[in-house]
Amino acid sequence: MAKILNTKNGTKKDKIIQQAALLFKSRSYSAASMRELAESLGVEAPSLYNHIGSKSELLQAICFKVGNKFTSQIEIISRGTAPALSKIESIIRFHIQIMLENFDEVYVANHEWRHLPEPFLSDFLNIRRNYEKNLVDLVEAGMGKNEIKNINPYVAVLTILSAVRGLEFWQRNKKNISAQVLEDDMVSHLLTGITIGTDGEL
Amino acid sequence: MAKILNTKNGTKKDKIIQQAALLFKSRSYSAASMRELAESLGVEAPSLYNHIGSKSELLQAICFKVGNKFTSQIEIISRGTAPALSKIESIIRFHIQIMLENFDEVYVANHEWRHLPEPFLSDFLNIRRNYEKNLVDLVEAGMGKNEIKNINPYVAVLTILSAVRGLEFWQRNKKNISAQVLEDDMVSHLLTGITIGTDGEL
DNA sequence: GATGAAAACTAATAAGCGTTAGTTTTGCAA
DNA sequence: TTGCAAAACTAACGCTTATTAGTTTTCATC
Repeated sequence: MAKILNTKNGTKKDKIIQQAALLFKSRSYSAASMRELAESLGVEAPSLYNHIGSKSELLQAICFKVGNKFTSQIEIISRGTAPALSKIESIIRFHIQIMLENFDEVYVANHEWRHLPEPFLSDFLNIRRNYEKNLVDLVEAGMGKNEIKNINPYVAVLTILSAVRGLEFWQRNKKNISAQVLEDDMVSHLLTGITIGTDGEL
Repeated sequence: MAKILNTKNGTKKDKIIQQAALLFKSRSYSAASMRELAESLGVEAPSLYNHIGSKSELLQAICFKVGNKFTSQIEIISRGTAPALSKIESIIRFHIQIMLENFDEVYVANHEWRHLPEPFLSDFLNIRRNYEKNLVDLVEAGMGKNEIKNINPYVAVLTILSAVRGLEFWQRNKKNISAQVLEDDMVSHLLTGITIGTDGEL
């Protein structure tokens, strides 16, 4: 009866994946059913299997699309010649922008990767570990050149990555805070703190 | 056959809730089954219902225990006479400590509250909103007394709460970073940033 | 209009779910 | 030792799940 629409750029499979990201975000991977997904696409559940292999495959597509996007960007930034602190600022801004542009997929990749079956789970964790390692290296480089305070670099990376991830909660306040204020103030907070007049010491 | 053990302080129901937090954390609320929970307690699934009302009740117990713990603490700190910045530091340290002590329950409350049925879902969100409001008020008080930089207070609170929440990921590195370094460096990062010698300006 | 593939449909499967009913076992108090 | 309540058990219910099989419809191309 109804037929899954071809969007201008993207196959029907892409449309299914995009809708799956929306559904997995709002209902969680395990609680979301293929029947719900089908209904939101105006189709019966078995029809989906003309385009995809399994529910799990949808999660894989979402997680690795996001993982590869971040990985390729940090490699570009790392190769540049800017000071380490500028590179870190670029990465924070990149995180914030991607979080706002591809919210559903980033949310699902962040929250539902645990449900990946092996060997995809291990692959995903390796991608993430590698990303964090690149960021730690950047922080350490900044310390070596006295651009960055001498704190544990893993803690700094954990703090930064967790903070940008928290943009998930910003959705609720979209009307109250503009994306630009959010980005600038969060970058300022993560780089220079919130304290006045202590020159980086407590 | 097997019987659920009474721990020294705590009923059998408490023991079930504690084990449920562990299970919901590792498998997610929806993917975790009552049969799994029972097995981890050395019991058949229907036996659980001699002690609890439903699966959902377990999630409620976990979420509200955590919510009330944070709420009562922020009320104590807010009523004090310390400078706003000190109060905020206390709250950050409290978050970190609770995160390390009651990891399973805090994790579940943070991740699985969406599966609460009404009216518990609304109650939980109200508790959380109220908590964030208290924290925003504290930040604004600090700005009024020129203790804190003039950035958007909601963004500052978002950044702080997200960062401490990220301690979930610290588990992996437990061996490499001590709890004290983690706490001190994260507090330092969130209050005074990571930049050297710019006196809080970029 | 006929052909053939792509993609929809209906029907059904086996497995797993939370939970209830009814029964037996356990273990403390008399 | 008996009695009674607490808490375990087995069996089963009704439902939902992802997925498959088999069939029909749709639609672009000849």
